[in-house]
Amino acid sequence: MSPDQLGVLIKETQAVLNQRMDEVLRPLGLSVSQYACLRNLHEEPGITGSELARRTFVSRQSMNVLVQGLERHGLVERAPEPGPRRERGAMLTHAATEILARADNAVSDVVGAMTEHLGQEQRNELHALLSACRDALARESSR
Amino acid sequence: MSPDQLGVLIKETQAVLNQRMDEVLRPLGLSVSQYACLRNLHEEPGITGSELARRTFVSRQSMNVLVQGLERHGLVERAPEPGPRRERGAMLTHAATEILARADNAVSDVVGAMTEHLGQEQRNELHALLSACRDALARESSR
DNA sequence: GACTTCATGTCAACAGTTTGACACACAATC
DNA sequence: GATTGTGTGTCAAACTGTTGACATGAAGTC
Repeated sequence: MSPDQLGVLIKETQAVLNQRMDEVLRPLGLSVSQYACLRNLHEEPGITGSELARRTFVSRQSMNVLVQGLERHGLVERAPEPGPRRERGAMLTHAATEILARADNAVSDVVGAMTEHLGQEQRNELHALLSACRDALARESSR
Repeated sequence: MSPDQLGVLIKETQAVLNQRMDEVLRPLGLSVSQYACLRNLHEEPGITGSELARRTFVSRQSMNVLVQGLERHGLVERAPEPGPRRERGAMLTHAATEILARADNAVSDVVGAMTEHLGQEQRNELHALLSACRDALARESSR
């Protein structure tokens, strides 16, 4: 098997996964990007917009409009006055944590269906292999 | 390990892979989307724009402007008169096959670096696991 | 203290993509 | 043969995301 096929395979898997997630998140009024944003803010509250952008692989400009949208919908609140480095940390509102809980369930269903036919051992193996690929690619960038 | 982590891991890996591919393809004057387009046209010449769109997970409208761009750059040629179902098959020009050969080398380097530290057995394993995930998700869509 | 450097937030212009709509062309069905 | 259904190509509007630029605040350096 040519290793090049792994590239398109990763893209295909991610594309289909994204489609499924969009299908289950749309009824909740969330896009996949918005869900990723809420998820990161829940794991680490008070995080800055730029940091959020890095974690979700988008520019900080587009993350800014994304957070503004969530703010308009009353899902996040940002510190009114800037902090140390002019940064304005964002926090989830109570409404957001409720929606996020339902979104998490929906996403778990999708990912669960994806790994349905895999044993625990195989899931660990997949996790290890993908991590190795990601890290190898990340190392490649700095040299 | 929670299976949910596999979702973000797939996204992370695909994102970094996309970045690396963009870095090596940009000097050749190709975007990742354009490369994918040429690659598919090389494997199956005369393919239609809509089919191309399905294989690269974009709408047929955006694939249309993409192919138009490649046509302007003299990389693809489309049948002047529509075929059976109003379809206009596209073919690669000689210049395209030359650029594609160099692009393939560049991409092989990236994917090669990604799987550098993996044995042949592990690559096969990764391929099998990812295929299973993709197919499970694809099955999920139709029910 | 003045200077450079770096990170954040934000504005504006731009490119790429999607959604919705329409016009065809062919196949299938009645 | 008329009708319905499906697939293709294409136009226009809307959305999402990127790039470039600027102002600001904080830290380091001379």
